[in-house]
Amino acid sequence: MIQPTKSVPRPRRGVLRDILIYGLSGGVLITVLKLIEFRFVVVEHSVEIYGALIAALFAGIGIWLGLRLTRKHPTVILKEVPVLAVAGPFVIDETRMKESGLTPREIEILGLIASGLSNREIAARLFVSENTVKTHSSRLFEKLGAKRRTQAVQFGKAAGLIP
Amino acid sequence: MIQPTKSVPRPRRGVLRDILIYGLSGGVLITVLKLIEFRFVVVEHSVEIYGALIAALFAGIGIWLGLRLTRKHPTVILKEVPVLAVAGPFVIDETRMKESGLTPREIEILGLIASGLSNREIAARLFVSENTVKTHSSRLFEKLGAKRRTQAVQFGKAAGLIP
DNA sequence: CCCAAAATCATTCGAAAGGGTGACGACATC
DNA sequence: GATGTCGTCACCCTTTCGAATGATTTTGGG
Repeated sequence: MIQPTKSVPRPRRGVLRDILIYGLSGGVLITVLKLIEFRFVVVEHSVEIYGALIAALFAGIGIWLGLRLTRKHPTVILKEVPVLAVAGPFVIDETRMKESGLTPREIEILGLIASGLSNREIAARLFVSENTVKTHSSRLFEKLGAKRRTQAVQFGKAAGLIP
Repeated sequence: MIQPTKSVPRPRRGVLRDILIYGLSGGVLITVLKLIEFRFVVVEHSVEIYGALIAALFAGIGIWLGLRLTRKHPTVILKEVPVLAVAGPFVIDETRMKESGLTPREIEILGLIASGLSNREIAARLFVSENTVKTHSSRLFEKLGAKRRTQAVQFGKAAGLIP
């Protein structure tokens, strides 16, 4: 649900002015370059060359300016209220479990991974060897299509497998 | 700057590399434009015109790119008001942010970690080096008292720092 | 303009994670 | 009995993390 955020008009500081100045300076630069080229050497291919130069220069300036502009107005102030009241009991749905293709043990380990435990700690808690934990985690990663445990956690949450 | 960098000649800031790539693409674009112009119409003054065009285009692209690179900043701050809300927009509370002692960048990285990205992927996404990501993550782990990234994610969620 | 905070990057090294493979026993099913 | 699944464990190997440290550069505020 999209909150009816009272979007306060963003205090855009002289962004427009900046852009304007930017554009103008661009024109001036072009002109200058043109002149220079004109009274210096007139090579057939120079067009490409100085075109590329302009492009490169503007590339740099553009990026820099972009960075600057965004960095200027770091934080926008909005008023909203998200109070999470979704403290449901962590009950696993059997259907989800089946759909995911994960075994109970794997889900259990996924939960422990999500709670921030290392493989070693999980092994200690479940009274099994670390290798076993690794095997389970590998398999559940494969089933979830995750490459990392953090990813597995995300997928698991998305699938409703873990609170 | 006496760094005897081994592998990469100039592994400076990723941004520079981007600018470089950007510039090169500019050159290509120029050439293309030149060709097009060549087979279309050959006007004397077209040089300035399409130069200005290029400049404008790159200005736009540059700004856009810059904005894109640091899109992080559109972070929003909100106030506490009891209303039941589900998964609204990922908005960060400034008070929480301050209490946590994490910098915006650190929170950003925490979010990316939570979304299951590896350090390398985060580095690529933020256009910084992997080392930088590691530094940030180390610091945020320290601040959160986490020993692992999964733990940091858990703490971050608990603290309301990440969605 | 100066300064502190923040962001950036490198280097090294040990620990943890993850992939791959093979194996074994318990259990259920066909 | 054959088959299949699950849980368990081991070994090897590569990749990734994370800690510790030092350094430089932006940047924002006074």
